Amino acid sequence: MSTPRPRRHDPDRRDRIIDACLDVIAEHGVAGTSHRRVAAAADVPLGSMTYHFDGMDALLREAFTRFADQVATLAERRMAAAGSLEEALDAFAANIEEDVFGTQRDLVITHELYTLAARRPEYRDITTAWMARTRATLEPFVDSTTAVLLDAMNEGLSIHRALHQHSPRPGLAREAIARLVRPAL
Amino acid sequence: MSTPRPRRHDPDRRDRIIDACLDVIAEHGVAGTSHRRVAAAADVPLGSMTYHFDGMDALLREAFTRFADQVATLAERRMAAAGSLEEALDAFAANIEEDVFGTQRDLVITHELYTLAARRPEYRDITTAWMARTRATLEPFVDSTTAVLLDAMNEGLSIHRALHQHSPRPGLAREAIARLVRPAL
Amino acid sequence: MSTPRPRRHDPDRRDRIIDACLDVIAEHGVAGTSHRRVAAAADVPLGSMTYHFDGMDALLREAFTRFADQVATLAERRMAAAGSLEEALDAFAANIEEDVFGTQRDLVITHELYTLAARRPEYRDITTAWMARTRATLEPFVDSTTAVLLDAMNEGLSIHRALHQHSPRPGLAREAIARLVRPAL
Amino acid sequence: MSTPRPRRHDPDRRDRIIDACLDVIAEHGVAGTSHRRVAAAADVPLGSMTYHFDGMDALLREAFTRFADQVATLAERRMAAAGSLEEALDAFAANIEEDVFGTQRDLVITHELYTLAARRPEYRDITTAWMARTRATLEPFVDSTTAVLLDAMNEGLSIHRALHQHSPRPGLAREAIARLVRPAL
DNA sequence: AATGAATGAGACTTCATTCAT
DNA sequence: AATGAATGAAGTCTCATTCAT
Repeated sequence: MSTPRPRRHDPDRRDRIIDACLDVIAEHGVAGTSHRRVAAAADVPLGSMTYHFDGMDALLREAFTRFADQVATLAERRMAAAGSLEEALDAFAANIEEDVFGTQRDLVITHELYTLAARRPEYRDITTAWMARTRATLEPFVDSTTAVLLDAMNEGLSIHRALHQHSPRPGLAREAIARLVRPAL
Repeated sequence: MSTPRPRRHDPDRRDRIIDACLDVIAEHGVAGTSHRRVAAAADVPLGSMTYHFDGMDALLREAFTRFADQVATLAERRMAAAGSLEEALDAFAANIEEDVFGTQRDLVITHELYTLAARRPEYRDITTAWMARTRATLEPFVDSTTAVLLDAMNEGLSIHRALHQHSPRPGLAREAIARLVRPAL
Repeated sequence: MSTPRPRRHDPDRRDRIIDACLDVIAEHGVAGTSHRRVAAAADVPLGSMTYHFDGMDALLREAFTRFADQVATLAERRMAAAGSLEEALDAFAANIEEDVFGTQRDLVITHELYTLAARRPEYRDITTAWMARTRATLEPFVDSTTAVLLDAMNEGLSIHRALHQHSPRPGLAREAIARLVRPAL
Repeated sequence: MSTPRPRRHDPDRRDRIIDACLDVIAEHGVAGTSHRRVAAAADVPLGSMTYHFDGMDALLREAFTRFADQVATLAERRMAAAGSLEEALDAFAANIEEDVFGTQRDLVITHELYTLAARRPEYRDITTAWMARTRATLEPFVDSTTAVLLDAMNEGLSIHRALHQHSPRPGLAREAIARLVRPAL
């Protein structure tokens, strides 16, 4: 009979599907993310998909929510270690250059989320919350306008990184931050 | 019976398809851009699509190329009118706040392009050329590092605009620009 | 209105499709064998086709494999009954004249297979295996060169039968066989 | 303006199309032979196709007719040089082994024709005439039954050649012919 | 006489979802 | 609770043919 898929009792299958969904998004874009592909990536029967999730949209929401949370958490940890303005700005620069968009995968997923949110307001709670957390990590150290500008620069530089062949010159992020944070005269 | 489509001889049909494609992208995203939808939007028979374009990809390329060119041209015109550093920076701020992402439509299309380019290198020539033109408008006035940072801020602020419910406070772009342009001491 | 197809649970649907495929090949040729036609012939929804088979090619392979197997099995049975050289050669002649290409349908399908295999090597395992089985039925009775020649004559006469208006004169196959089998001097 | 295809006045364009059609048949089979592909292969505008030929069928008929004529003519020339039975049989063997199916291209086209004729009687005049010419080359030397059998063996051996990986052992055709031609006792 | 443009039919395939088991 | 089978809609693309020029 050739072992007919013995699975059964597979907790964290739901989790696995969400992770697989992010992989598929990174590879094929939201456009190319189908139940079939995610099921294959998660090694889960197709019928499982609509059993666990109400539809593609529900799955996308969960996937992007998890992604944003993971990235934001990492950023928070980095920033939490900073004891001074100087250290905070260094940490923020490191975030830009290393963590957040360190991998092409994360960068692609981020853009897929932005694009989805740009067109469909119902996804904006995810991006809004994410950006709020990012700014919150800065607010112990700088005023609110500066925090907004630093976050904008964060986005801007990572777009450049995504869309250029050659990497930006090292230190660019730190330089941008230095200019944006006006020294008290 | 609804006139059985007598058309024939329809010059600039190709052009019309490209414009319709941008409309469809704005409304449904690249994900939702199908031959059918574009054909309907351009009021053209379905068979026309693959007659004029080698496939969806070729059409997307042409559409995004046209879009980027239009937006860049507009920016160039604005900047060309500037006679001093001050005027140039004002114009650049106006670009950010009014033109480029003045409409939700343009903003959505821009993000769709960025997302596509992030995942698929073969679209990056479009974004690279666009950014180069944007930077070139600045370079009569500021050094090259500053130009890069201003362009990054341009992107960053427009992302924020795209992804937030409430508009940013007026003057934010101008403030950001002022901080990034180092005054000659 | 016409009952909206309540089907569901239709085991051996896969089998039915394969049989229908052979019918379609016989009527329209491989050239004219489309998912649509086979689906209609098997009374199965179009979507069923690519659900059960990876594509037209996979379906053709299965269909031709089944066909070759059926024909070869029939030939083997006939030959197995032979107890002497004489009986074996009579049986082989009967094969040529009656069974194998007895019907126009089988003959057409055979040629479609040959043609496909001539152009595309990946189908040659089917024809090679079929011919090997045919020769194997002869080898208890004649040497290997003679077996090859008898098989070739088998093919040659059936081509003639396929491509001529008038049937060949009866007994021609038996005569050919007699000449090819060298009497031990 | 980039030379807008200066053609005009292109005699033997019709001829060129027919030859191109045979090339396309060899590569893609009758199934894959479309106006478009033939037009491309002949470097002729698409509109030219239905201008010169009444449809695919008319073109196929002309192409196969030309092909059969060429092959038959070659065989006739070879046989015409024979002065004795021995020489004639040698020439016939050479035909089988070298000319007729010397190239995979010719072999494939031949099978495409046979298959078409097997299913559609209106093509059988081509095959019937071809075979008649082949037999006619033999009839100065052997009786009519023998001529039929030799021709059948011709077909049979070439099928084997088409459908096997390894070439048949050299001399097989000559051996087959020797057996079929009964020595006058 | 010749052809580029046009188009509706139909090819294969992928899909989200439903449902009997 | 879980899933393999099923299916109609819609996707992209190719095609033979028509027709205005």
